[in-house]
Amino acid sequence: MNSIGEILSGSLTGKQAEIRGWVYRIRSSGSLCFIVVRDSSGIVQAVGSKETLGEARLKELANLTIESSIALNGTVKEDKRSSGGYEIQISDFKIFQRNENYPITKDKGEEFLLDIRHLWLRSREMTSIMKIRSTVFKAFSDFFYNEGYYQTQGPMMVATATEGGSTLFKLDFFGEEISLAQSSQFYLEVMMFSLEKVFTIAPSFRAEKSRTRRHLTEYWHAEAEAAWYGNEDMMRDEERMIEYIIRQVLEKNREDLIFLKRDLSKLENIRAPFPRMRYSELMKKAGDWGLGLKYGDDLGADEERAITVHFDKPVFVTHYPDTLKPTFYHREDPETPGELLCHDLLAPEGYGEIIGGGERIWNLADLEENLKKYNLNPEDYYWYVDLRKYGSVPHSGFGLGLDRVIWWICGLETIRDAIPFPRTIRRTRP
RNA sequence: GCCGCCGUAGCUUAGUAGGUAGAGCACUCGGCUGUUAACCGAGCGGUCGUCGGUUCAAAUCCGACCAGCGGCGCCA
Repeated sequence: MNSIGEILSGSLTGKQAEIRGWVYRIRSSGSLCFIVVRDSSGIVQAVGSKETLGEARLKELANLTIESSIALNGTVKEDKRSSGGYEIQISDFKIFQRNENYPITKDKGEEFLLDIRHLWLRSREMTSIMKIRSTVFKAFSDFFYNEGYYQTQGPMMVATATEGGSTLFKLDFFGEEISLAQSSQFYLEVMMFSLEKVFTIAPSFRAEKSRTRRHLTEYWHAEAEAAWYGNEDMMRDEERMIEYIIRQVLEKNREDLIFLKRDLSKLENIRAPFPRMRYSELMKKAGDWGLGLKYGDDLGADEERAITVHFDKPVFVTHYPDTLKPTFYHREDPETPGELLCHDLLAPEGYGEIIGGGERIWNLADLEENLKKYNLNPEDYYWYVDLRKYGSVPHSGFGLGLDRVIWWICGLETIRDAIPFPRTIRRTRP
């Protein structure tokens, strides 16, 4: 058995080959039948003739329909008339299943494709995206392994909220009300005390009723936490990680990016270091950039887009005022009180926020004060508070939306196409 | 949570002075010796999202509901 990729590489030219796959296109004309076959490695045209197969067998072949599953035997030839440059002269074939009526035709709407996502995933477009997704997941892990991080896992069923309570998915846990994880951050902070540098790739669940092309209800969250790291140290690992992921995709998925009509030059440009802008600095430039913003205003989606057009690579926005990040674990910058040692990373071309991170409060008194400030019950966070009681150390971390990275790298319209089975506010199937 | 948009055959859609729904693709049958999401001919396929109202008559006008898509907010 051979792969279509082998045929397209030229290594089987003139030889016998057997391929197994699915009918991508089929055309027939009396005594000839052209079948374009796909497998996971590519597509190739095969031709059957009455001369070699006989009338009955040719008719059987010509009678096949889109996405029927088959095995083909034949001689590989170079042929300019075939779109991929190669062609199989069919000498024998086996039909595994002939489809009566495949639902997807050349006319298809967005909603319909989401309803039959389980079949649409077979398309060349989705196949290319899923190959890139595979590379992105591996590259993220490889980068952190190479930097001396350990991979670990937190629970997905939790009793402690990381973000605000309003975005929690409630769950009945044998009578106790708990929820699905919004982040693995607190558990990474625990593991950090033994492993020092840790990362995880896990789903996060947010019950935000977001109706935008950049939100998923269930998304893949790549998070890391590192002991002895300040805000700037963390950003240095992050920018090199982003560069590494993009290099890997450019190297391994060039054909896929081209098929997706991605402008490769936009990705070739992405090299660390990335520019850093303090929030206060950004507010000074806001006037020049036509943003009607003053200190204390949050950056909305429109503002993010307006900022990223001034850069050809991702940009860090740091030192947000504490009023804009109402979470209890961010550490204040002692040099600029009221501003946090935190950062967001905004992807270019209008894709916007892909990372949120920063330095965590590691002093017990500061943490207890903040829990009070945000009306949180310290007992609910007893284990998180304990981390500040016993051998606490300075540390930083971040969370990256892997689906958002894939959305950006592939240059997609909507983040839904960056994940095989998107969960949005109104979609739970397939 | 706020705002906007859409729903006609399996799919993509046409269809208002309100008068019993038309096409392309898919599928089935036939034709074609080099096709590139081929072409030619025939056939199959619709309670016009649901419920109610106005009317002699509703895909079309009105109301409610259901389903989905998008923008903001929030975030990754």
